Amino acid sequence: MRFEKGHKAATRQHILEVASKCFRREGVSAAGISGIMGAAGLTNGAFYLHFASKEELVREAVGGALAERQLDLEQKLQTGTDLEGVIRSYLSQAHREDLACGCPSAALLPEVARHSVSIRQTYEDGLQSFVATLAALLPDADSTAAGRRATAIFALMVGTLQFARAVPDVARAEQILEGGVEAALLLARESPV
Amino acid sequence: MRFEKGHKAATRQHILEVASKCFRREGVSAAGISGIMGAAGLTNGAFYLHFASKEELVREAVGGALAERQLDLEQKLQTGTDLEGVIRSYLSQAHREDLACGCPSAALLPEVARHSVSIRQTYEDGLQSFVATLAALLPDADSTAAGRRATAIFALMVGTLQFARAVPDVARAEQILEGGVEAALLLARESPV
DNA sequence: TGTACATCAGTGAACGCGCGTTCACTGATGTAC
DNA sequence: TGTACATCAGTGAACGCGCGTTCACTGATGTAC
Repeated sequence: MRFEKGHKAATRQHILEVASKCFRREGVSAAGISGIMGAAGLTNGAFYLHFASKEELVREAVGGALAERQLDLEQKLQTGTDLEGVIRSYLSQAHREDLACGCPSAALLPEVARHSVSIRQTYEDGLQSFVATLAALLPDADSTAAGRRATAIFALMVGTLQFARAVPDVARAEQILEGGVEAALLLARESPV
Repeated sequence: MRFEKGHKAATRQHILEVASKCFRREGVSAAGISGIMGAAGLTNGAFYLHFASKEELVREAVGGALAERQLDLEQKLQTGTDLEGVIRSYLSQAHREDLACGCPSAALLPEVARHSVSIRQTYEDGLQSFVATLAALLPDADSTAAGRRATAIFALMVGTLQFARAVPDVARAEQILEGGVEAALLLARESPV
C-alpha cells in the first residue's frame, strides 16, 4: 500500500482536530473548508474523501472538542484538583487568551444554537456529561438538585469567560474573572435547596 | 424637497434596528448587507449612503441593541418589577424563543469578542451600564462588591439562556432555565463578602 | 411663467473575492497472469 | 520476471453563488434667472 493501514482514519482525525481549533478561534461560519484543510496540510479537494459536508464536520468537531474537554476535566480530578481548582483554571487569563484550545461552549454556544438539531443534540450530550462530572464534586452530589446547581455553576463560568473575552481592557477582564470565581465558589458551597 | 426633513436620519435608524435583529437572529458574520437592506425595504446600493462599512454597522447595531435592552430594564424597574422579576423574565421560554429581540449578549458575545477593539469597547460600555443598573438592586447596592456580584449574576443569566437555546429538548431547556433562576436568586440574596 | 441646472436618497448592475462542493486527474503501491 | 491493470488518498481547477463594496444612473424636488 502507498499508505500504511489506518492512514485515512488518522488523516480524518487530524482534520477534525484542526477544524475544532479553527472553529473556536474564528467561529463556525467564518472558518472555511479551504482554510481548515490548508491548516491540516492538505488541499480543499481532499475534504470530501473524509466528510459528506461541512455540517458533518461541524457536528463531529464540536463533539470532539467537548469530549476532549471532558477528558481534560477527568484527568485534572484524578491528579488531585478539586472543584475550586477547576473553577480557577477555567476562569483564568490563560483560558481567556487561549480561544483555540479552550472551552467550546464559551467559544461557540450561540452559533451552535443556530445550527441543526443533530448538532444541538451532540452539544446537549456533551454538556450533560460535563455537568454530571461537575455535579459529583458538589457537597450534596447525590441529591437531584446537584445537577441543576452544577449546570448553573457551569453557565456562570461560561458567561463570565465570554464577558472577560469580549471586554478589551485586561484589568477589567481580570475583575470579571475574579467576580466569577467568587460567585461560582459561593454556589458550589451553598447546599442546593 | 423630495424627502421630508430628517428622512435620511430616520432611514439610517431604521436600517440599524433591522440590522440589530438580523445579527441576533443569524449571527453577525452570517447576516449579509443585501439581506439586511432588503429586510429594511431598500436595495444594497443605498447602504453606503448611511454607513462607511459593515464594521460601522455592527458597532452601532450592537450599541443600539444594548441601549434598547438598558431602556427596557429601566422601564421594567419603574413599573414595579423587582430583581426577581427581571431574572424570571430574562430566563423565560419567551426570551429563549425570541432571538431577534432578545439580549444581544446571549446572542452575540463570542462573535463580539472576535471583532475589533472599537466594537468590543462599545460592548464593554453597554455591559458596564447594564450591570450598574442591576447592582443597584442588590441588598448591599452601595458596596464595592455589588458590581462584581451583579456581573456574576448577569453572566449566569447569559450562560443559562445560551444553554437553554442550544439544547434541542424543550423540557431540558426548561429545567436549565429554572436552575438558573434558582442560582441567580441565591446569588442576589447572598450578601457579597 | 418657463427653462436650465443643482440637489440628493435611492437603484441595480458590476467589481474581485472566497464560499461549499464537484470532478477529472495523479501517482505510488498491490495484484493477476 | 515482466507487464497490464486495479486501488485509492490526494491534487487543484472549476462550478454556481453570495459576500462587501463601488459607481453610473434615476427621478422628484428646489433654486436661479
